[in-house]
Amino acid sequence: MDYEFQKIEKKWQDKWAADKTFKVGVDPSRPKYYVLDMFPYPSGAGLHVGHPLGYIASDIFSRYKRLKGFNVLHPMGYDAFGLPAEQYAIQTGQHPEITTHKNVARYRAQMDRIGFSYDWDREFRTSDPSYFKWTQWAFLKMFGSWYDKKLDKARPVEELVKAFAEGGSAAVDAASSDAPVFTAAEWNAFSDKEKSDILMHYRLAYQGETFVNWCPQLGTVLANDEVKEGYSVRGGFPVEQKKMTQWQLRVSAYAGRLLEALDRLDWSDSLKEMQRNWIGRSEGAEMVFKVRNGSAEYDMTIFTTRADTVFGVTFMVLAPESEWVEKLTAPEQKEAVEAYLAEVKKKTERERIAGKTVSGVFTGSYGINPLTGKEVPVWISEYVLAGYGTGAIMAVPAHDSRDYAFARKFGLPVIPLIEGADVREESFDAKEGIMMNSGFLNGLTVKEAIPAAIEYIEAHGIGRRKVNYKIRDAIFSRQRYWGEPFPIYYKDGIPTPLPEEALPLTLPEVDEFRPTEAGDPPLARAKDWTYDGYPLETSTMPGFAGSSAYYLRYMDPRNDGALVSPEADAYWRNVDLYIGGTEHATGHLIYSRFWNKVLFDLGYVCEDEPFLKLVNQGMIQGRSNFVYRIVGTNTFVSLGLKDQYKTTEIHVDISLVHNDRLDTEAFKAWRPDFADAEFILENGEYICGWAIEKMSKSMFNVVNPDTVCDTYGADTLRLYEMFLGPLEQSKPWNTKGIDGVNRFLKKFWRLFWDRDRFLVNDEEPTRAELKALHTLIAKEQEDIENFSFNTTVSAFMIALSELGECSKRAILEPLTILLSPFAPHIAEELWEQLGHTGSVAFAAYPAYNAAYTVEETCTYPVSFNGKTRFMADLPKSLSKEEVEAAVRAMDQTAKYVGDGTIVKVIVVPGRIVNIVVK
RNA sequence: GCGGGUGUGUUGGAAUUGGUAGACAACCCAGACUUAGGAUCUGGUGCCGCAAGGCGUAUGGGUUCGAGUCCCUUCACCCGCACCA
Repeated sequence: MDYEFQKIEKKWQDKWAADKTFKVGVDPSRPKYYVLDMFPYPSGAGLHVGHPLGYIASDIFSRYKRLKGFNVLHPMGYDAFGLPAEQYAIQTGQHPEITTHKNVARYRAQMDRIGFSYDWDREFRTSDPSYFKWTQWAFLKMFGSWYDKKLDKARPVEELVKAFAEGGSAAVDAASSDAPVFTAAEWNAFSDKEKSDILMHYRLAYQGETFVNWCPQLGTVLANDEVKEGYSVRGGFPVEQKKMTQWQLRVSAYAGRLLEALDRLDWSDSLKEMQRNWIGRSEGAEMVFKVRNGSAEYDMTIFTTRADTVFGVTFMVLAPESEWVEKLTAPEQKEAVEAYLAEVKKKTERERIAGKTVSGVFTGSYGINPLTGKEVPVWISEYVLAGYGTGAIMAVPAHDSRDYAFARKFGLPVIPLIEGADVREESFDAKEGIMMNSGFLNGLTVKEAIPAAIEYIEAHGIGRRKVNYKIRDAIFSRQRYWGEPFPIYYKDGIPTPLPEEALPLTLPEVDEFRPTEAGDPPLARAKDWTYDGYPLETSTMPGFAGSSAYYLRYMDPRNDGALVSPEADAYWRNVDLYIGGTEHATGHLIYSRFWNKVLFDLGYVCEDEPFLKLVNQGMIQGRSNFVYRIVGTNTFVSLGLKDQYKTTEIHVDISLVHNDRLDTEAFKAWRPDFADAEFILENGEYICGWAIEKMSKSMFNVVNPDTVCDTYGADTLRLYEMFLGPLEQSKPWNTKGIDGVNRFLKKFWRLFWDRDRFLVNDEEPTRAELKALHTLIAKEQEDIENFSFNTTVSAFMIALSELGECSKRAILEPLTILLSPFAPHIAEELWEQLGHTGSVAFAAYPAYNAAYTVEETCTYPVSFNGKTRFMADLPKSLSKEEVEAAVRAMDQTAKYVGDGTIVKVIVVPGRIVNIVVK
């Protein structure tokens, strides 16, 4: 019998599906293990070979854990709401639901061919009403909660209302955004609308006015992580800053907990570091400066991490968007300020980032240094950001490079505060040195001066210690159609939550998917978009809403009465292993952690962190090919000759190219405009250029896993993707090495079959064969636990070559089990042929027996006259005396005879003995 | 600018974590079996050298009996953040 992978793979995939082999349930008699992939957004392009990389790794791990006796939850689904389907809908009029449906079917078919051990009964889409019911439910929970800083957790808004009624705003210490101050009596006298407005400053999901990333082309606002360098991540359209009222999530309330819990997670350092930077904790002080505009005087608070430098303040700066600008603009400067603000507003975000030019304008007002009493001018400049700190700073040009650049440009004084710091050419930003010109701080080091200054400020009522975070609240509304509708309606202008019974609130039909002429979101086109006679919210939730708690839903996906039942939650708890790309570091992975913590605080889930271990698989890049067209002609010149002409580089489909040689006839047939192409060849061939690039349709370098499954089979694809290199590394796809793993599988098959003869016998294995087997068992366990799948595949190949043509059942049976996580189809087939009826997926993992692998002898490095030589085959664990004796014996026969005196014998822990002979 | 990471044959990548560098593959070469082979099997394959031997893990130094591995210098590349006071 030959290894007919197509037949075998089809057979077992059908069987797994029919038998629901990988269906799991709560089973307290067995330990659980939860392995999750970042579920895909089903795009129109289908899967390429890069997508399954992480899925294969997680599948191997799941199957390995199953063999180890764990009850493994391994689900899959689709992140189905999102922009591309909607953009497509706007262009074609096709409902995004239909597009999504089609794409999902394609994804599923592609995944099914690779033989994943998902429990498909748990599959869902985030666009299913039965799923997004719980997204909306979670939103209502956040809407109905506030963050109590005293208890450091979220609590129901009812408790907040009660506290206000009894003690006014002073009764709570809450995370809030510019909440007004009021007494209990005032609270009780407020109208419903006023109360609602005030509560908005406290709710975890709230409506608030803020600067947002507005993308005109997409017609929607975007979250910070959806914007890169002033352009939208989806689509690459310019994004501008605009002040708008939007739904937001109070992620900032959780900044401290999100940061602190990172230490307990088994994530890569780089990913944790990215989250740390994003959260951006910085310790410093808030300080009050008196500011004067003519006769009007105010207290203005600023934030600084360098309280030690107050004596060097020579001016102050406001962000252009700061509310202080209006108050502090003196009449004589009004015109100049307005001109400046207009100029700033005109610039796009892109220009602000790229330009980094120093600009600013004087307000005409002055601030008073609280320590020196000196007056300093207040300026406005775009280098101060409205969203961070208080939007106003004290400037210390001597010790801050940005302040320095500003001072030099506008001729403001620079006062050095650190002994020996030369500030003639540049500022001295380092936090080191001895203080001077600084009153009571003189003589202290900077490190001592910072806390000393803060202490002084606090003691004198000028300011207080303060921790600031960069992380902003997440903008949660999108002016889009294809997302979860908000379960909110406007009762007499008051945003009111729908009752839970009204969920899910499903999307209405609309005649078109673009905004209305009035600029309202597409939902405003719906005929009767009301609840109880009142208008419903017309924006929808962003892409990350649906992915924020999907891992919880997988635990209990068909439950209609709860996001997840307490039993299922208590059993599955959280994700033990999460595999996915780094691109979600500051988006999904922050939002999910936030979302989970809210649900944890409110008592709906039992763990406060969702993902214990996280592995980032690297990207698989494509290898693109190019042809070179001579400008203005339809003549193409081969790579080696292209420098003699003026050419443009054109991507060519890699299926028309073999070993960088172009099939010119196929090229002509590829596209009508190339039909009459002519070629300038070298040595009779057209050689293409190449580059490693992102795999994408537009670069014609996409490799479809289906093609690989057709030619080599899913098992080869799985093994090969792992063999390609370390999981976490990015690497280009090339099929050069794929024959190697394919050969391995064929050889493996031939241990069982010679033509039509089944070779497996019951002979006793030799010691060498047992050694090969047990070495592999040890190696595979170690490597899989360390996610070093590439070396495991190598270990299989080594074992195979050591086993020769061994066809003994006692060896092949465990070998089949060991192989099953990597190449499950062939393993199932051979397992059946070995006479087993159950699936190999649930066989017991072979026990490792050290007796077969531990070396009786080992090699000792011995150093003679500065040269290290190795003495082979000495017994293990020698005593010092025995080693000395052995060395003396060696010394007489070896060529490098010293004077024979042993000066030092070092026995390193383990088995390395280090000997120095003089 | 700040932060994180990487650098090993022609190529993908190994190296018991300080112990015979280049495992396992790909490529290439030679051979065997074949009508044939893009099938299968065997052998070779870091560089220089006929050889003995020497040289080799981006660069230069250091620690050590011993360094791909640890420390410092320089260079190159990749990723993330980017006026966060």
